[in-house]
Amino acid sequence: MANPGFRLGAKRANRRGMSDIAATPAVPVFSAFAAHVDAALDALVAAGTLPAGLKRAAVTVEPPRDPSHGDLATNAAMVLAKPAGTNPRALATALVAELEKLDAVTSAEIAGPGFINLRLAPAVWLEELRTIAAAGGAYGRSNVGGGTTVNVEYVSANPTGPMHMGHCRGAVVGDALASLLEAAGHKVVREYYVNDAGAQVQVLARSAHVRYREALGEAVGEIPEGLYPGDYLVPVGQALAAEFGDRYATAPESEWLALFRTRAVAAMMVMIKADLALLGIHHDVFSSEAELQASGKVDEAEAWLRAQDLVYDGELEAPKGKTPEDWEPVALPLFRSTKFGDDQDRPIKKSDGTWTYFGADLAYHYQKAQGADALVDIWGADHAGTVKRIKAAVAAMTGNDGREVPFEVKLVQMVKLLRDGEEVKMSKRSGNFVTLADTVREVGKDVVRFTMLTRKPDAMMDFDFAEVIAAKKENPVFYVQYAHARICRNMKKGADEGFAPSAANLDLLGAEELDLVRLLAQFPRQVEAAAAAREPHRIAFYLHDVASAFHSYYNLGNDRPDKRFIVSENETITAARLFLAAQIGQIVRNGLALLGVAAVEEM
RNA sequence: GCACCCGUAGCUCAGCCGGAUAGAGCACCAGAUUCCUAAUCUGGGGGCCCCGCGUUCGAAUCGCGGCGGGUGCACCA
Repeated sequence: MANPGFRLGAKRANRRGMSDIAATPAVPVFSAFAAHVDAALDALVAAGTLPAGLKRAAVTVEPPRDPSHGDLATNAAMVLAKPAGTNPRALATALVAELEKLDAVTSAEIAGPGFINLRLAPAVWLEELRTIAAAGGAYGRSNVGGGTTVNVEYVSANPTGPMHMGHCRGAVVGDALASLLEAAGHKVVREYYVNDAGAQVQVLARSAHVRYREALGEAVGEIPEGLYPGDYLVPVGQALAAEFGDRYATAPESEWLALFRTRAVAAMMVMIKADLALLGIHHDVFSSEAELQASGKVDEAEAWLRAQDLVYDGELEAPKGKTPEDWEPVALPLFRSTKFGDDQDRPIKKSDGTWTYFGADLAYHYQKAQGADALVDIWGADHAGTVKRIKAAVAAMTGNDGREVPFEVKLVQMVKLLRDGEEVKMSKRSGNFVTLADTVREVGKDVVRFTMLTRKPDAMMDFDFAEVIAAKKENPVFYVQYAHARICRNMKKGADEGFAPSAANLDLLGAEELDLVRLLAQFPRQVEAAAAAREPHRIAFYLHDVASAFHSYYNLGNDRPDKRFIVSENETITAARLFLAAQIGQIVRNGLALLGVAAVEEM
């Protein structure tokens, strides 16, 4: 049996990519030069200077760290010298001769251990500026993703209460990553897995029942230990009372539990969606764990895995390292995750016969794999311990039909909340937690989102309210937004004085302006690299660099009026500068859009 | 005990599929505003990239072993 028998009939994604869509007229300069270096190497092969068939994966074409080295640098000679049986310098000399043939190259020099530094004609950069203008909001988008579908599952918070700050980072990172993947030419499904089937939502139903009786006038007193005490269930109880009267006030649990659970979960999801909307987050698909189970898909998964001898009835091992006092071996259906590198086999059912979270999750991931070419899950680092088993499950269940579905789990590390330097401890049980909604209201959506994206996901983060609010001026989000606002202000002022941006005389732009263009031209490769690494924070750092370069340039005008964007007595230079300003604004706007942060026009 | 993540300037962090002299913000010091919004800019000091060994033309980056911090470790999700 080649395939699991429970496929869902989701259509296989179109893998043809976007080749039938007209190519963008101009290729961003960096990818164009990667192609040029490639062609130059081909020429050396044709001339017999270089053996054929060498792998070029390690060859890079990128801007050197030190701008004084030139516009572009390639390590091709160093990387290929050894496999070619020659030395870097000889190879570099030959390569330089090839590259110098290009009109766009004004100089090609060998430097250091064998780098080749290229300087490009100003016209190349000015052309890139026109490319930005022509592409507008599409500049930076590419089709490296080839139109393949990536399913990004993020947030997936339990539907037992409002979103709190423990969910925030994963929500923002997941959302920004989804946007980034879209920009890189993937179709993206933004998905939320609703855990509406386990013990937690039964607790929710019981908690709602207490509030229901309270709404009917009963004095319920303290919410019993083990139930959710939060006030947010009060309106749920009222709605239940309004809908059902006192029909279930004294009825046995079996009569109302499932019903109340359904109602309460629905109410929680309304609340959660509203919370997410405050952050600008909207999912495409909400998958219900309860529906998945009811559909029989999980049973089918188990049956298939048993047929492969990947699920067996076995005895649960004691956890490694520390054996609990009351440890008792239990016979359970176990998935052979050890076969895929996990520490021990994992139960897919509990002793009462219901599915474990993992048991259902395994079938859920198979379901997702049916509708996507790749899967990405964004999880909090507190779930790191379960990564191996789910990766094992996906490895076991996909690829049997020859169609590999890459699956990555991106962990976002914990966020420590601080208020005036004191750590804010959150406890679900006591109902004491910092909600997402309150935080967004307090510090603003843009600050929350940008702040969550100013660290790589692997690093822990402190979120200090005092710092975020009081130190407004230092917050990088304002720095970037201010750059955009300044540009808008300038464009408007220019228009008021009768100037219009124009590409007609871009050759009037000087060295300082070209430096800015070089930085802008990096945007497409930044987007590609960030998408490939699944690291949206890189865009935030890049935007900070762009803003910084812009502010520096802007301030040149303090001492040198001839360097201002608007030079009243010189219409042609003003038109060219405003054209530049407009493209800087475009890049900032495009970048902020990926992060879901507003590009404000005034501050 | 085991697994995963982190360790870079006084503080908070970028850089890490090997590349040229290791960067930014904050803080500190000295400056810039009759002038496009100073929510900005310019300059300065500040570093055994946790330690050791290895891989190689080259290591903050890769491998191994330590040390320190975080997170998790039965039928919770």
